[in-house]
Amino acid sequence: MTKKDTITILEIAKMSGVNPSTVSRVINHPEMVNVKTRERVQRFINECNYQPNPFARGLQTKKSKIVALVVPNFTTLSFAKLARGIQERLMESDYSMVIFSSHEDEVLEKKICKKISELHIDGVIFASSMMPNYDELAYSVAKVFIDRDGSKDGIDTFILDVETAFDKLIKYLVGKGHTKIGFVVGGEESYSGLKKIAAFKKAMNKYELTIDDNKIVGAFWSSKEGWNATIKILEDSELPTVIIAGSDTLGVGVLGAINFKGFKVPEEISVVGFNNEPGSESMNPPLTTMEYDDYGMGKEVAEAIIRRINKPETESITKIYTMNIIERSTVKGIIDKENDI
Amino acid sequence: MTKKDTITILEIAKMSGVNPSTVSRVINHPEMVNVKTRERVQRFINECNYQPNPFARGLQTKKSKIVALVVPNFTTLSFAKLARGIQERLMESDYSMVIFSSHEDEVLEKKICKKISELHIDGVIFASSMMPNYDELAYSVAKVFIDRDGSKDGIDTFILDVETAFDKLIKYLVGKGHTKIGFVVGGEESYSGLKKIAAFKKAMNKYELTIDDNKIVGAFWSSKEGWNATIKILEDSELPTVIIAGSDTLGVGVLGAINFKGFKVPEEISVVGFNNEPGSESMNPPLTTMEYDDYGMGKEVAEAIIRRINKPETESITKIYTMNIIERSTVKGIIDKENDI
DNA sequence: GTGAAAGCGCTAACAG
DNA sequence: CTGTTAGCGCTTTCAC
Repeated sequence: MTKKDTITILEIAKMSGVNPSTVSRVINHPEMVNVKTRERVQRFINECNYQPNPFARGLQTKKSKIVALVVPNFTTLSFAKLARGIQERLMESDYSMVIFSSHEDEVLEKKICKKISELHIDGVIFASSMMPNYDELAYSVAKVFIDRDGSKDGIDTFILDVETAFDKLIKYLVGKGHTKIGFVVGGEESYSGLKKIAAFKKAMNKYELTIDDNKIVGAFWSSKEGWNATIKILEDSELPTVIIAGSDTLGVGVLGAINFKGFKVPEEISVVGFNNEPGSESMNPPLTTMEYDDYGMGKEVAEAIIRRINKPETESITKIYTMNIIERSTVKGIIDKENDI
Repeated sequence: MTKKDTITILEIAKMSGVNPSTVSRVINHPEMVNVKTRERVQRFINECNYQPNPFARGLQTKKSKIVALVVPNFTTLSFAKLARGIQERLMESDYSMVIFSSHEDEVLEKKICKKISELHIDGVIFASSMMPNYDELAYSVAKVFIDRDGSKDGIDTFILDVETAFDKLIKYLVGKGHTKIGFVVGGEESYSGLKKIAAFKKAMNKYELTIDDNKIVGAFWSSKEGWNATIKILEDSELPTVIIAGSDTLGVGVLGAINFKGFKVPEEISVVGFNNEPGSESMNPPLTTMEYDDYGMGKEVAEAIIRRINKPETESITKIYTMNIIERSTVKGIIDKENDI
């Protein structure tokens, strides 16, 4: 509430009896200035709560100290902890994080990319589940991809090891006696959906399970779509003994639809989610899911974007995160009737 | 990907054979310039895909054309459609929206407010469920409150008519034969939680129901807290016939906990949520909830902040939104045994 | 180690 | 209706 609306570097300079350039130095290159003057100037800066005007500064430095996080929507909880990790790390280095949601709309995503360029944002973190669409981005913007491979374009990428995740998961389910496995996941429009389908199939083959294409149905990441997809699976001639949801958000609808159709989870049909999103531990029933260190990933992603902003020419890195099963209450072993006799 | 990184107003001016100020005019005050020159200049602007440098512009105008939305966290879905409405309306007027999450952390919220001032953001929309905490905000920033009353401070406010909402809801439940009503809601730290508790009690009194304080339990807006609060209610000596959740996110945990304790929804215990958040239609079972026009509210909130940015001295407005019951599958009538004979 | 001066790209008086 | 001019507040050579 302090009425310091328009205190400039000039005023600080006058107060301290130095030239504006000296004030600028104590802010940006403190090591260049004499300890005594530095401290005096700093005191005035603190007292007046002086903050450099970002416009003037940006005009000069061409940097905004802002990084953008682009997510597909605000209704997918998987980004919550990730975003928190990013924001915390960014703040440490005095960057601001802004979030844009593309609302799963290509046109909007384009507009956002354009805005990001116009705004002279220093870096962009793409956590979009959509196909890439960043032509409108000035190429000088630092970029980092989450859950999408940009390594061939020299872009730092952070991805989940879904192959191993599905290997673990299918192995786990097989161990529980499951063989008829349904899969509800983002469809063709979605890079990460496609990747998961491939990983799913690979694991199914490895464990010699038959892949039933009727049991793999697309759902564009909302709970409602998860519901609809599940209904389709349940209306097929043969019922799965377990349904995997590509995300916990999807899992909400899977759980709901199974119940709606009169089946019990996990007694009749088991369910597994993905991402360990907030709330999945409290679902009806608590959802067994695949988790990873989303918060930690956030920190590292932020680290990466800062590095790239400052050293654009560094060789790009790729970091892979493993996923682990969190057992809760939606998977039950199947009693093998053959052995029951 | 166009390599237009540094095209300035000067270059456009030269191309068009006019003075930079004329170019500036066609951008900012087109009506002031001759149709012919305007069109010629505009053509060059389009061709070169020229965008004014926001730093230079901001330095001059003291406006960033950015408005911030501050939410308590990224894990509450109630803001999803609201945010979308805001973003859409804002874009129409060429504003960018940035989102900050306070992560329900006071210190962080303070930092965010400070950043917002430093960044010279034009307007801030507070959709925070926390107690107000915006001392760090330069007072010249335009502000709008959602779900919190700022009218006494001359701040535009958009609030939900929870009084009428609870009146409707309790009446509805009473009509279904419910009298023992539990309530899970954000506690003392939360302005909107307090407001809901007051409205709840008022309605309970009106319909001559006894308020049992053991059945009103605080939960800080996460599903998990909703779960814990519900467990408390269910372990009380007397069971409620219905539990109201202050938000659908809380409702997830309410549903989960009731099931966990071995009760059936809605046969044994009914549940009602609040806000009609994305996914609540697909829960297990689909959650009966109180909805309002969140998307429409978003549009109007954006409208308001734009108005206030441009005319800071306008008298402040207060807009109240009504809530309505969406009947789904979590409320069941009670068979009154007295009349059953 | 510090001051002087130029200029980042734009907008807004002020003339004409 | 359009050009000229003077900054907005800061950083950064370049001298000293």
